[in-house]
Amino acid sequence: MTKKYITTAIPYMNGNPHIGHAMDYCLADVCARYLALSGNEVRFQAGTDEHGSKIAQKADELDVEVQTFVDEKAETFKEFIAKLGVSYTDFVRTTDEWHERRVQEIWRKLADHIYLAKYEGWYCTGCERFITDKEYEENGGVCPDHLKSYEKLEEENYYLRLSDFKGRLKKAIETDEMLILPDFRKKEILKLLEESPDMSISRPVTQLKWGVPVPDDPTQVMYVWVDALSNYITVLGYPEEDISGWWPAAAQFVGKDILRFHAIIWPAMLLGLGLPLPRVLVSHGMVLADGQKMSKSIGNVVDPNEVIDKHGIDAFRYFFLRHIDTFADSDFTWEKFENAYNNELANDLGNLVQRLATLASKNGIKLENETNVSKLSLEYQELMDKFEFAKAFDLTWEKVQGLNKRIDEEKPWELAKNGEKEKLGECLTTLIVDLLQANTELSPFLPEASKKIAAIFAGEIQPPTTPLFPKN
RNA sequence: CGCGGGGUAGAGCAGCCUGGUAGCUCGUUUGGCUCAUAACCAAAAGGUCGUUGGUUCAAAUCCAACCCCCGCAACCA
Repeated sequence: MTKKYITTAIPYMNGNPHIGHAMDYCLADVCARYLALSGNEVRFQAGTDEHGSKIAQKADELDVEVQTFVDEKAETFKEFIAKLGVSYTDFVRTTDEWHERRVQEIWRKLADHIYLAKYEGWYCTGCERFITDKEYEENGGVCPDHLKSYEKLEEENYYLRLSDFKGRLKKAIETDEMLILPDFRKKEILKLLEESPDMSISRPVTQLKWGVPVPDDPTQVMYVWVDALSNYITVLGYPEEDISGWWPAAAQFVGKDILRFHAIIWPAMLLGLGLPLPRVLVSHGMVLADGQKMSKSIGNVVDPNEVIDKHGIDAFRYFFLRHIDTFADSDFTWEKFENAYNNELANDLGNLVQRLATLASKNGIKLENETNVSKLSLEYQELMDKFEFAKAFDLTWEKVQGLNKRIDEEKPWELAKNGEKEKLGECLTTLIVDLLQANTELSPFLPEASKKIAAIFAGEIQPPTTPLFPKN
């Protein structure tokens, strides 16, 4: 059995679960389930990113202990992940003691590529952050949020010498040794890589307390991304455990907004540690609401919980995996969601199961016990291997629709009326086997429904008392 | 001249690399069927393929110019 490791981006705990997180989980989960289905041993990471000034600030605003705050948030996210049916095997919180300890080990191992330097720039005491020169000019030297003049400030930071890895990394990206999907993101990253300066990877403790302390320097705390990115290997036990069976990851799923960290800083860290680069970085797009970015100020945020509660988790996964473009930004609207549910899940698949089960039950059809329906078609596998999940799904769906057509053409009810028992039995058995075959391919996408379908046609066939995908 | 993607039926998209009757899904209309969740199956209507010009016997497809939208460049999942 081949070992495969799949990762999700760990959400930052300064907000609640939203539809973008769900997207990330759905994609990674389908991938993980597919790999398991095709005979691999799969480890699948999920987790929460809990350090950084924004989180500390948020806790402050609410007047609670930071640890209490993140404990609650992490719980919320865990519940959400469970609700999505994410089949993860390993979970990491960046405040886990073992994670913090391992991150410090990682820092030590990277020491050759880290140096201390002064940074001088414009700083807003209101925002508590440095701003770029460009921003300074655009705002005429005054922070638009706080109406305060920017101050010239100097601080010491540790830097990761990105230049040590640029050449190697560029080649790895160009040759697809580390494949970046989709291709247009790869181009963006290559361009960005050229321009990337060394990366500041720590903050003075006076400015940021809520983070992992830099080893042997009590005045500095690690920048949250160093800590966060490390989770992918600390959760496997690095450095004290040998992770070579699992690492490099078969695929790492990230949102397009954080691709840069995963495609530049993260591989630089890995190279510094002497570890191989992930095989694939899958960068997915944003989910829009009616063509617009979801934002609290516009008030068009779609709550994933609400969507799941409407028609169940499989319907949610179905929509996000088939009708939301994996790589480009694309649109969620309730109308599209309802249409997909009613026309496709209920009418095509749900109804197909219902009519076949009824036909079988009325005519006393049973399947042989050893009927093997575990095969995946080659085309399906090819598409899944390329992370073209929606296309693979389309392919399987054609089979589902084809079955509806075949029932109409073969008219088993007429065979029953004419007493053509043998023909009828053969006709229905073939149809059911083909349905179950397709059902296997559906299982990574629709785990719950798939299980139900398998159960319906096992042993004594009975049509389900409540439809698979009830309409309202 | 920053880099990149795109503009094809009411909507969402494929086709473009390797020119040759413009295709898919949803929606609309009509017909068929009755095993089924008013579900299923079939057929039809609907497009000057962003604009202009060029190459060619032939251009959605190749070339040029222009118009428009979007992504990245800037710690938004």
